[in-house]
Formats: sequence, C-alpha cells, structure tokens
Amino acid sequence: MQAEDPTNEINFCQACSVRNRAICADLDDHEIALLNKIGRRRRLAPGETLLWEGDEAVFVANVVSGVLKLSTQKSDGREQILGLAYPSDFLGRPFGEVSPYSVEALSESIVCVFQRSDFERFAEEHGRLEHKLLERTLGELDRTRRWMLLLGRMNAEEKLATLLLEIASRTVLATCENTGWKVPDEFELPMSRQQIADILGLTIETVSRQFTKFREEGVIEMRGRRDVTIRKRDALEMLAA
Amino acid sequence: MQAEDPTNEINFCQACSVRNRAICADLDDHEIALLNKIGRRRRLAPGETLLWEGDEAVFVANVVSGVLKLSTQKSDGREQILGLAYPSDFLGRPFGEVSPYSVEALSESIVCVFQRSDFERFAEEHGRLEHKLLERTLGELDRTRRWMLLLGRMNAEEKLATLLLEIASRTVLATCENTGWKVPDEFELPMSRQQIADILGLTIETVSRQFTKFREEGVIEMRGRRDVTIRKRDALEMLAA
DNA sequence: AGCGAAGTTTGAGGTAAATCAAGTTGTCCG
DNA sequence: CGGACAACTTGATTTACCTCAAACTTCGCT
Repeated sequence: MQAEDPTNEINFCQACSVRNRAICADLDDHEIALLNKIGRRRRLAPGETLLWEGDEAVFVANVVSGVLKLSTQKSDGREQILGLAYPSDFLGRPFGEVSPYSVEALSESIVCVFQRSDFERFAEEHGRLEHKLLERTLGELDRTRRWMLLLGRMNAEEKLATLLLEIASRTVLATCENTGWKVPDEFELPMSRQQIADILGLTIETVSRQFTKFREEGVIEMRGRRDVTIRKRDALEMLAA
Repeated sequence: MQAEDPTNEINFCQACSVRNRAICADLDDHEIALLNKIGRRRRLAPGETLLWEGDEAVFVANVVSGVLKLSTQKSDGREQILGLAYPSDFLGRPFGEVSPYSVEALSESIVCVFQRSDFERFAEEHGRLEHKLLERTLGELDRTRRWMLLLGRMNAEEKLATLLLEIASRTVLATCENTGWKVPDEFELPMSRQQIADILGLTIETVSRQFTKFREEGVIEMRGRRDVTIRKRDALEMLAA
C-alpha cells in the first residue's frame, strides 16, 4: 500500500488527506499529476525548522498534518509568534526573495514542499491554483488582523480565553475531516507555556497564572500539562467577546 | 482638461497618479479601458467611512490619494486600528461576503471604487490583475505580521518611534512619484493622538507623554500638533530596532 | 522505580502604562 | 478678534503585568 507511506514520492497527492481543502483543491487530475512531480513530502520532528527568518525563501509548502508556528524575533531576542499553521494551510513567501519569518514544527508534522521557483512557474501557468492561493492569503490576512485586536487591546484573561477557543476550533477542523462538525471541548495544546506567552505577547508566568485561575474557576480542566477540557464554554466565549 | 477633474468618469485611468504602482499596473490599454468602465472615482472627506465592519462587502477600491485607516472594534467599544492605506494600496475584501473591518478616510482622499461583483468577474478573466492582487496581498500580510511584533513585544517608546519612521517612509513614497527617492524628515501626521493610540495599542495619555519625551530629548521637533520633523533619525531607528 | 533536567507554578516586589482628574493649547467660526 | 469647544498635555494615583527567585511537576531515561 504505497498510499500509506507519507514520504512516498509516487502520486502521493491522490491519497492526500488535505487534497480537498488545500490550494490544490480545484486542480484536475492532469494538473495534480504535474504538481505531484515538482513537490515532495517531508516529515518534521517537533522543534525542527523549515524556514529561517531572513534567509532566502527557497521553499513553499502545504501542511499535510501537524501544527507549525510562524515567528519573528526582535534584535534583543524577544520572540513574537505570528501565527499557527494547521493541515491544509499554506506556508512560505511566493514572489518574495527572503522569508519574512521562521517556520518551526510544534508537533510531529508532514508538509508537502515545493521549490519556490518551481511553484511560481506552475502558478503562473495555472490560474486556478493562483486563485486558490489568493483566496487563502486573503483569509490569512483577515485572521492575522483579527489577532491584532487581541495583541493591542485585550488583557491577559481575554487573550488566553480567545486562544483556547481558537485552538479548539482549529483542532477539530484539522482532525475530523468534515464528518461530525461539532467543535470538541477536549484537545491537546500543541505548544509549551512559553510558546503560548509568545503568541499572546505575555510572559510565561502570567500565562501560568491565568491557567491556574481558569482551573480554579472551573472554566477548564486539565490532565497533565497539555490536555485541556473546556468545562464552561460560555464563560470563555464571554471573555473572548 | 478632463484629466484634471478627479471625479471625471471618462478614461480617468489614463491620467491616474497611481497607475504604475497599483494593481492595475500590468494591464494593457484595452484592459484598462474595460476596467475604467466598471470603476468610478469617489472623493472622501476626513472622517467619512467607505466600508463598515460586519456589513456586506459591496465595494473594493484603490487608493488614489489621501490616507485611510482600517479598524475593528471590540464589543465594549475599544478600537484597534489594523493598518493604514496609502495611495496605490488596495482596499476591501474580494471573494468574501462581509467586510472584516471598517475603512475610514483620515485625510481628504480619492479612491477608485468597484462593485465587488464587477471586480471579481474582471479578475477572473484577467489573470494579470489577479496576480498583482496576490502580490499586493502577500506584501500586506508581511507588513501586518511585522506589526504584530510591535503590538506584542514593544514598549510605548519603541512603538511610537517605529510608527514615526513608518509614516515618514510611507509619506514620501506616496508623495514624490519615484523622483528623488530620499525619505524626508518632515511630514504631517494624518491622524489624531487618539488614533495613534489606537494604532499602537496604547492610551492617548501615554502617546502624548512619549511625544513630549521625544521633543524634550531633541529627537523630534513639532510645529503645531501634526507637523513633525525628525531631528535625530539614528536615535529613532535605534529604538525601533 | 528513581533520578535529573526541563518545564511549570507560585510568591514577593517593582514598574510601565492605565486610569482619573485638572489644566492648557490650538482651531474653528461668528 | 474673541469666545467656545475639542484636542491635547500634565499630574497624581492605581493596577495589571513583568521581573526575579524559589519550589514544585512532569516526563524521559537508565
């Protein structure tokens, strides 16, 4: 069963779990076959970096499974996480010389990688792909702008409430492949406390204290450090509003 | 001279000051003529709103002159400005049902407006336009993500320094049409103190105190409330780094 | 099972920015 | 020109979050 080998080079698109949601969704079988030729799959271990901020932008990629973070650093080392990438999300900077941020796997991940130059050539010749990429980029811009409201105008409590709800909803979309569309109240955090702090623009201590507060209030329940169960969704939604 | 009338409906593209920089740049004369037919110019007074957050996204537009703000509000009224739009920038949300943010003119502005449906149809048939829009959207996404570092990880001093440099550089690009490429040290702020606070995720008082501090340190000089002269660019750049 | 390191939580104290409250300045307009 | 209003500045106080420091979990490893 070749299709079960995630690093299989032969026609892996056919069995791709994000085939219907990623930017390749609208391509026909012939186009998919062509795209298949220029791409390859790559497995990333947690902590492994796919792209480095400031480096030449050599790759673009689709996320097949796992969660990755996009991040940038100030000269003094302070880090800000710019976003998370889930299955079917697009990574990299087409039509640009350098990568404006780093991309690092948070969990074990599989990505479908293209040389940027190959991808750009293909996109030029296949308007449907470029259109899909445009739609996705516009959506990502909206999402990113919404996050600015969080960074600029929310307090620690509101920030964490918003993040927990966001992760819950993104996790389900990534997991259940559109069967059974309920957002689950139980999920695993794909990142450490420090990384949560870097997403929310807070310190690790403040994040930790908020988790404790939510636990004490019975808003969430935790088994271990990363397994979260939302107990009072209303309360979280109220705070995030 | 019809071309000098900014609201002229007949072939205004020909004389458009942003013709070479906006997304229409790559279109040939025939395509421009077609685009000209579906667009119209509109003049906006300071404070006038072009798009309302949450409303049906009926328009898209190019900025011809002036400065506009993109903003969103929390339920309790707190506002966050998501970005500024300068001449040649694209506004609106193609391929989306609702406008994810409000767009309001800060200064007297002229925009080139299209019905979203007309624009989408045109874009579908003219890949070059869609390609330009993709490039612009990718650039805007980079810019927006860079702003997240400011919101999440900078203090008030760094934030204001960064904003002043950003406005200075954006102003020149908007003004001198690529002749004499020096960034000027003198410019006019296109927004109030409160709006600056809403851009930086601060309060008006904190912004005011930072201005005073920069003035006392001789980093900037001000004539009136909105005319800024940068006296120590190095100092500002050091802070913004 | 038990050790060790990394990750996390908790506590005490400090500080940047928010809030509350007057003042002051600039600007519009008769 | 002067008066009124909005925009801005300044000051005093509070507070949410940060910093520093120490303990406690969790988890991988032998």
